[in-house]
This record gives sequence, C-alpha cells and structure tokens, in this order.
Amino acid sequence: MPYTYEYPRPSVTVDCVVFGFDDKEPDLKVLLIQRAAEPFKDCWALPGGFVDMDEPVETAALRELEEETGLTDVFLEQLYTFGNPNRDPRGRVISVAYYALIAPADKQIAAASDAQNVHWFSVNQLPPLAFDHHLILETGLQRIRGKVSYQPIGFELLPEKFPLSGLQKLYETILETPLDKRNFRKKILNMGILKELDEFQQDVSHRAARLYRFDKAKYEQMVKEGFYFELKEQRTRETKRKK
Amino acid sequence: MPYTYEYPRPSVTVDCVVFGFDDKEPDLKVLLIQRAAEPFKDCWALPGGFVDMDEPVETAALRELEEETGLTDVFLEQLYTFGNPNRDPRGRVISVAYYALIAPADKQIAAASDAQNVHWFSVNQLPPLAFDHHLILETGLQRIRGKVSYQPIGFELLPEKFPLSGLQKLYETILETPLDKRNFRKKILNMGILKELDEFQQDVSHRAARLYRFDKAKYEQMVKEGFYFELKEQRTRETKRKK
DNA sequence: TTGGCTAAGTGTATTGCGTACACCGTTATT
DNA sequence: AATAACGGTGTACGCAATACACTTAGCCAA
Repeated sequence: MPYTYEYPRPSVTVDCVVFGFDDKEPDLKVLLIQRAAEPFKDCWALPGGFVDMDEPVETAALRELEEETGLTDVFLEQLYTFGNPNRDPRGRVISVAYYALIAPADKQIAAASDAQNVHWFSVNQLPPLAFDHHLILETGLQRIRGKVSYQPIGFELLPEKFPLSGLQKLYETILETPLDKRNFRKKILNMGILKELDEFQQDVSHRAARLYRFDKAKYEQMVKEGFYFELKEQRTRETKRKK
Repeated sequence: MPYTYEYPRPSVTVDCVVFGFDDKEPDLKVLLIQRAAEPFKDCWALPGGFVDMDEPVETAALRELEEETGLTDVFLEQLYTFGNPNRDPRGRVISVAYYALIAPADKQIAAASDAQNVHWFSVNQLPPLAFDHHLILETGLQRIRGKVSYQPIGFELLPEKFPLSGLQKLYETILETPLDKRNFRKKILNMGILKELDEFQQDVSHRAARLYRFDKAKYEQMVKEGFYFELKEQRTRETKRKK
C-alpha cells in the first residue's frame, strides 16, 4: 500500500456516453459494456475507468474508450462531473463524464479489457445500468438534444457522405419531431455548409439519392464571419404561441 | 499520514467564477480573492478549495464560496472540470469549476479564511491569476455569453426590482453589442415574463423609470407549455447575410 | 421660474424568414 | 407494364425582426 496522503482523497474516473445513429430503425443508440468485474459484475454500464496520475482527463476518456470498445478517432466533449458521495459502493469516486458521437461506418466495435461484452442499445430500450450511469446517460441525451439545434454536431453521427434524407432522419430522431422535407432541404442547403457530391446512394431499391458532405472548413470560415448555425424544431402555427 | 491507498489518487478541488454586474460602469465583474497561502501566495485567484470526502461537489463549491467571500444563496451551475496534470505545482489536482451569478444588492462581501482580500474586477481589467484560473474564467465568460441568449439567467445578475434600461444594459454588456431600445422593450415585454410594478427608481436626477420583476413562476409555467426564451444579438440587415 | 439636461417612454412601415402544402420523376422489383 | 418507394422541387402567407425619431417627465442650476 505505497500511496499515503495527509488528507483523504477521492478516486477519479471517466465515463463515456457514446452515441450512434441507426438510420434503418431509425434510432439513437448508446454503446454499453457488460462489466466483467465487481461491483455490478455482469451489469451493463458506460465504458470508463480510472484516470491515471499523469494523463489529462480527456486522454483518460479516449484511452478507456479504446481499451473497452476499440473505438478511436471519436468526437468527444466533456459532459458533466458527477460526484455525489454515494454514487459508487467502493467509496468516494468522482466521475468526469464525456459524450462521444460516432459515425456508423466506424461501428466495428470489440469487447475488451474490463468488458465481457459490448453492445449498442436504443436509448428507448435501455437495460438497468450500474452506478448512476442512467443519470449520466440522461444528462448526455439532454445535452445533445439541446446542442444539435445550434451547433452542427449532428454530422459526427453520419458517415462522411450522406443523403439529405439521412440528415433529416437524424434530426427528426434526436429532436423527436417530424420535419417538413422541403423546408428542411431549403434551409440546410441555403446555409451553404454542405458540399454537393457527384455521387449517389448504392444498392437501394428505388431512385438513388444524391450524397452530400459536411464542409467543415467552410463552416468554420463562415462562423468567423458571424454565421450562426441554427436548425430548430419546426412547430406548427397553433402550438407556436398559445392563447 | 493516516490515509493510504493501493493506487495513487489526485486531489479534487472546486473553483468558482463569480459574476456580478455593475450598471454604473457598466461592466461585467468577477470576484477574486487574494491568496493568503502558498502556492501563489498574494496572487489573485478564483475562490475555491478542496472537496471534503463526504460532501457533494456542488456543496463544496457553495461552502468554499461562503468561507472565502461570505456569499450565500447564489445561483450556481457547474461549468467544466479542469484536470491537466500540471495545472497545480503541488501535484495532481483536478478542479471542478462552477460559475455563479449574483445580484449587486447582495454584494456585501468579506474576506475570510484562506483569503486575505476579496475584490471585484472588471472582466476587461484582470490581474494575473494563480494556476490556470485565467483559462477557467475565460471558459466561464464564454459560457454565460452563450447562455444568456436562450435562458433567462441574466436576471440573476440584477436586483429583484429593476428598470428595463438596466436589463438592456446588462444584455448589451454581456453580448458586447448595442441593442435598439424600442425593439428590446417590445420583445421582452411581449414574452410576458416580466411583472410590471407600481414602483419607480429612487434618487435619480432625471425622470424615474418604472421597475419590473422577473416572474419566475410564470416563466417556468410557460416553458412547460412549450415557450422558448430567446434574446439574441440584434444584427443589422447588412451584416446579417453577406454577399 | 425658467431653461436645460438626462433618460423614459412610445409607433409604424418594411422586409425577410419560417411555415404550410402536393405532385411528378426516377429506379428497381414483380 | 404496372407497382412500390423514395427523390426532388416551388409558392403563397403571415409573423416577427428590424430600422428609425420625437415627445414627456423629472431634476437641477441659474
């Protein structure tokens, strides 16, 4: 027991809420691992683990994500820090939560390390979760619901090339509201942040849709010039203003 | 040295970015303390300190704030967690930062505990700060700039009763942009979240303005019914869409 | 008391954007 | 050849954002 301190110290962990989008269902998914060790052995949980003493916290999140699921090169942002004294039966554990967005093409995932199993779950059909992971996940959901409307993070959930209908489905899924096709296309195309490609969908049993790519460089250029991304929930005239 | 662990553990602290608004200058202010102990003795810093083992992190933030500045009953939200390995010369210290908004009427502050001095600084005239507190403060600034536009947190910076011009000055200060008086009044009054009082400014050397109060209960009621607060930067027609 | 200063308070015309809404075209399948 | 599935397109309407200037109220000082 070599590590001794004058005052007691908490352990610090990271946990990752990994979101993925499945446009077949269509459904927002979360990546969970099945714990191989106590506590909560066999229970589903968010991927995560202890922060090493010499690594930045975000690095720990990326490392644990790769160790437990094989994922690399993900979009990752800090979500919230959970530190209630009783959230972990092993003692005082403060967890810095991150959320990640990954494109389905990257979805080759592999159970490893502390995990005996890794699996995508629909956010609407979640198993019981270890610790306070349900709270963390819910916090992550709120975050991306709030954030997709005014930052173009949704593209992180799509493959590099996607049809407009795929983007629309994504927004409809996250915002839980139907959008008008013509208005959606008009608005997103007018923004000028999509690059129209000369490629089309393959292997579909109907007319193939044109593919687009998110033009990140142009977007950042426009932001500098005062552009303000905004793609809100479309409400009907009735619900818009009551009374 | 009674506390021994199998693995090394970081220390965990909290830091608070306390914002106040001065409508005389008008200026956005931050409350800083002058450190009484090493490291960074005599240097200005954000109020904060170590998290006790049996208290929630947010409780620690509130406790440290009271201990060092005498402030209680503040609006407080978690900001971000800073955990780079070298941010503190004493070793690995991970800090959970919060930001607080307080009304000027509450501004009776008192140096205490670890602080030899407490002082309001304009965010535009900051002294050198201890640790990475400059980064934390900057992060807090960005947060409230982003947040005032779509959540009515600005009222936390005003006294309970305020004139419309005070609210407008607040928004102009935080957003760093001039707003049109008539449009501002029209918009905020139409929202219906302000209660018109039968009281007026006192001791002003010109016509006294009517005072208003933020009707929080009504606002929350309206949010439930789908109301969406939004008070954006007003841009001119020219800058709005280029080309 | 009067004149001057400061800030409060108020209305309208224009325009751009969000919204609602329906049909034809293309491709693959049987 | 017919069907099924989705792709792709235009317009009219109404509201809300914007631009813009003068009068009134109250205090103060000469």
